[in-house]
Amino acid sequence: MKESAIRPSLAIPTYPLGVTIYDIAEQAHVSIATVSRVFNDHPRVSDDTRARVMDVAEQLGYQPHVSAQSLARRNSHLVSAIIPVMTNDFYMGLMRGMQDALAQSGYDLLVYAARRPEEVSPQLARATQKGRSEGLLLASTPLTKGQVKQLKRRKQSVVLVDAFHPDFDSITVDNVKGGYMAARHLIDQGHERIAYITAAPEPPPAKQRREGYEKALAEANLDGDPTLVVSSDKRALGFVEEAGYEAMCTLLKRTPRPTAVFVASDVQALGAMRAVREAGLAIPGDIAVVGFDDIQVSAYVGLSTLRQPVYEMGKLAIEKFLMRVQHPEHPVSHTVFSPQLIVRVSSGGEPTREGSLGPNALQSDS
Amino acid sequence: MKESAIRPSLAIPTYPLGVTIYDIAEQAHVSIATVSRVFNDHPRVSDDTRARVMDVAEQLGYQPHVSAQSLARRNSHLVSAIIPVMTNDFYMGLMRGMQDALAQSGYDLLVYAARRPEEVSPQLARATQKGRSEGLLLASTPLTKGQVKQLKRRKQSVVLVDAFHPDFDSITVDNVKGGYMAARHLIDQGHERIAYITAAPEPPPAKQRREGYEKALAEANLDGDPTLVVSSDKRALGFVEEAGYEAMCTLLKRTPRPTAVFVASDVQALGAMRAVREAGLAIPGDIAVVGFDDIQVSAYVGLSTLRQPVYEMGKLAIEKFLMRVQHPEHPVSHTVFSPQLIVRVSSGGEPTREGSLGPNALQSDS
DNA sequence: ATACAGCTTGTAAGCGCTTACATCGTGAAA
DNA sequence: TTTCACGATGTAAGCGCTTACAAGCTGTAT
Repeated sequence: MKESAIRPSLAIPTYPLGVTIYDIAEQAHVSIATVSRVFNDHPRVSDDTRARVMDVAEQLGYQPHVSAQSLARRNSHLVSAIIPVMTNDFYMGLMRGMQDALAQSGYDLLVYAARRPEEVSPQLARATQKGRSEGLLLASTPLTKGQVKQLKRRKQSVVLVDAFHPDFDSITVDNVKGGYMAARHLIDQGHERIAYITAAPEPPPAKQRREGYEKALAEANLDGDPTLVVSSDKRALGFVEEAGYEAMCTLLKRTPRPTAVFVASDVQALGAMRAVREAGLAIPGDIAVVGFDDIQVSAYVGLSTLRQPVYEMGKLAIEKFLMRVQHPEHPVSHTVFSPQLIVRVSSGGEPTREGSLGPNALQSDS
Repeated sequence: MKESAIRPSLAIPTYPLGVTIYDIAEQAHVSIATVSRVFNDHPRVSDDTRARVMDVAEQLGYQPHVSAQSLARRNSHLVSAIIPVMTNDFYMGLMRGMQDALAQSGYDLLVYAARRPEEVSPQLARATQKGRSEGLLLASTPLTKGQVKQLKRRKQSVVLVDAFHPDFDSITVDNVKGGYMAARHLIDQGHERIAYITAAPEPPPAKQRREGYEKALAEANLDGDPTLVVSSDKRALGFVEEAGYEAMCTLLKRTPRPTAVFVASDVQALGAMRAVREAGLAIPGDIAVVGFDDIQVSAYVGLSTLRQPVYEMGKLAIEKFLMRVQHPEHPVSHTVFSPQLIVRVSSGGEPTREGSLGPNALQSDS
């Protein structure tokens, strides 16, 4: 019956459309159910039959059709990651962690890299198509109420990375603590006028880092000058080099000039350092700088910064996802990692030992 | 019939298992074939019916089940990318290009990131599972004869990036030319003892870069000293910082000492520069350095290098794939990009204008 | 000999969709 | 009025697999 009956039964038959369980069933003189059972490691199959089926399958070069399996099993064995921008070390580290954790899981990874915030929504729509994947890993993507509702309705297993929502598993870094550590470190170096460079509009992590910064300043009675918190004039510039440059130019005009600056991201910090240099000032002599992220460049330019355990975050994201798939009703969990202060020359402190060569050994295969 | 007959037909029915075309068909008083036609933009549907079906679909929040579509259409609308290591800017750029080109195509991207060469094979197996994806993008992955055969048998649309095989579409950078340009540039600076640092085992790109280097030296009658071509002692270390460091340490013991060195990758070049500095020598005064890749760090440490148009390569890879899917019998095409020499302080030449701030504006969203 | 447990296997009904083919109107042509 | 083309829709057979249920078989307890 079916296709297998139509196909020529030569000594070495050709299967232009691919070998199916029907072909195997025919040649091994069993039913398709038995073939299926063999491939699903069903216990109630005799060793004899199992061996025969395997033999035939091997000979014909059988491969199960994953779409058919997905449909019948109601499980795609795919997970979608929505990762904005994909430009820097943060997401690279995340990806590496995810890939490593995924290796043994039987799941494959669909990557949706949103280049701009407005791309997130259509990509979310694609990723949550029915049958597309079992779950979502959302990196640095704050969710709207509507999106939250939709995700719940579709019963997706979602894990948030670098973002928070009480109803979903999440993995974050303690940004408030990081901001506090940065400012505290600068205070410890004797600075009293410490600025903060943020992004506009201010994403949640930047806001939290600012809160930590403000807390440290308040504790040391150094707060009170709101003009020391700046961002680029150009709106929506985000965490880019140019934004840091512009913000620093603004800061350099303040009187008295700040003697230290904490920047919301390393990328901006690099721009800020350029502005300082171009103004003929010294780092850390005239202005001390601390960034956030510990990108690869930072180790080479001696930028003090806060390192995030990105690899671990990516790995844990997959683990949480797999756990969620197994136990949909398991209580939601939130993991908060502590950032690590890496002191280099830009802040004038005693250099951290392990900060010398960057977070991970640099690699390349091109 | 089928499930729709079983489901409760309340005013606002709930569909715990998801809305199917059967539900829509029932409520819109048409057959499932018509519903399907509406969603596939089949011309032979009256405007009236189309509107009614769309209305009902909207109300019920219908979403097609992609696995079912894949199965029925024999098309997954997925493409797999096998990308080794995923650690550096090369692959980031590739991914960005791919994602941009993919945006409007209706295809989604499965990413298989091989961390080590031995992981390629199992990932290839997964990616080529029947029904999994329509094609493969293979980055920096030389294929074995067996793999080539298998890929052809499975009739996958494959595009090679940074790798070559006559039977598949490919996109590469002219590594020989790049090596030649690097060496030629150093020769032009007056250097006569120019070394080459490669990786062991030597991947095809490194080998090609060496060939270009050797050609330039031969042309200038500067060849003849094979001890100037070195790699790390540790085998299988690849394009990593440490490998460059070790190789440079070896080179510094040669007498007479080379005055310039071309390194197969920027990552290794950074290690090499560290070795030079630790030996108390100056760059480029005592030793000039040229790398390959133009990673982000390079702009900041002033490393002269050869830039590859990674973004364009990624974009073109998708375009070639889409073309191949459309026209399976279209003749195979090979695109070779020219690398661009970026002169910075490490080679002592006249700095290239656009090399000042790195290949792409640095970005971050964390 | 009979009944029944337990293992192995087969039958058939899905999973949700696409699509070739058949059917039914309808208006235009004859 | 009859014929026919053609547009709109329905019917049903897949796509390749999983799995509930039924059935057949063996051996053992009765």
